[in-house]
This record gives sequence, C-alpha cells and structure tokens, in this order.
Amino acid sequence: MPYDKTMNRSFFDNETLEVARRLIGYPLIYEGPDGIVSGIISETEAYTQEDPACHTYNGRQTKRNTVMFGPPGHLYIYFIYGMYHCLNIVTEREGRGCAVLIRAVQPLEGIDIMKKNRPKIKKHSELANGPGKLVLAMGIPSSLNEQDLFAKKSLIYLGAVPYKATEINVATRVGIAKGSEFPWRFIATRFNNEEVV
DNA sequence: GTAGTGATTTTCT
DNA sequence: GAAAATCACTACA
Repeated sequence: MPYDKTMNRSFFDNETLEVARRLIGYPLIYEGPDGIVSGIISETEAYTQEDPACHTYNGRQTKRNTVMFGPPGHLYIYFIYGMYHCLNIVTEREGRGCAVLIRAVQPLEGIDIMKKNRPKIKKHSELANGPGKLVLAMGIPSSLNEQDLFAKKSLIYLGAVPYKATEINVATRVGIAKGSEFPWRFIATRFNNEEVV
C-alpha cells in the first residue's frame, strides 16, 4: 500500500498538540487476518512528557514507556483496567516521551469484521467510539506495540489523504486524575457532511 | 435519557 | 496494596 508524501514520519516529528489536531480525519488502516479494517480518526488526545497524566511524566524510562522515548511514528499500545488496550502514536524527536492517544474512529472498511469483533454492538457509530473499543473493533493485537507505522511491511498505517472535518471541537481530557484541566482533546463531529456521533 | 458500579491485571509505591 | 489515558450493565426517570 503506497504512502502519499503528505503523510510520512516528519508529520509526527512535531509538537504533540499540533500532531493531535492534524491527525483528525486521517484513515487508520489495519491489514488483519480477516482482511482490511479501517476507520477515520475522529478523536485524539495529546500527552507530553511535562503532563502529570502521561506515563513518561517523571522522566524515568521503564520497560513499558521505552517506545515513547524513541523516534516518532511508532505505536504505543498499553494495557489498562485489566481488560482493554489503548492505541497511541509516538510524537516528537527521539528522547522526548510524547504521544497522541487515538480515542475514536469512524468505521470505514471492514465493518462486517468490526461487527464480528463486537457482536453486541449494532450501531456503526458505536463500534469504535472509544479508545478501548476501537482496538477491540479493529482487532488490533497488543503484539503491535512498538511497531513502526512507516516500516515497509507494517500491517498498520495511515491513509494518505485526510477526510475533511467540518469542525473540530476542543475539550478537556477524561479518565485521568491529574492534568485534566488541559484542553488537549480534539473531537470531530462531522466529515464531509456525514454525522459521526 | 442519565447515574452508579463491577470487571480484571499491569505497574508503580 | 492502590490506582489506572475504560467499558458495559443495571437501575431509575
């Protein structure tokens, strides 16, 4: 699958807040065992090393957060609440522990696969409208942690051309105790006049 | 429609 | 031992 020159590693070698905002609208594509599954990124959150809620806040490099200190464009998938995984993309230069959390996507391709992965969900809009849900729906395995999005044989990558969001809302982050006052959450409600929520 | 709570395990104190 | 970048279920309006 070819990459457009507008989407390359330098996209992520940038200020985390800027990357989080610009990621809205890009398709996230995964070539799973049952076929292609993809969705338009509709919600993101920024996490920087200075952020008390970030896993790299104290600057200490541990086994879990090593990839966040590495070069941009790699995945950071971590296990949370004993049941769910969250998908992040590492940003900024090597040595800076920053990433963008992908909080939601709008299903695009492989919707039948997503329904199979989440049999209780009937509405398209609820298949992947949460960080744990999108990993489940798309069937992304935790073994893809530390995967390079731009590796030639990567099974997961971003589409070249973003869908156009008619508006992007900014909000405070949820589910965290510290740093919740920062408006570092970006949400798109419509793409090309199609309703997301 | 909203509010409250249990599930379940890795990571750090 | 406690908290955690969550979700789905139940009760109630």
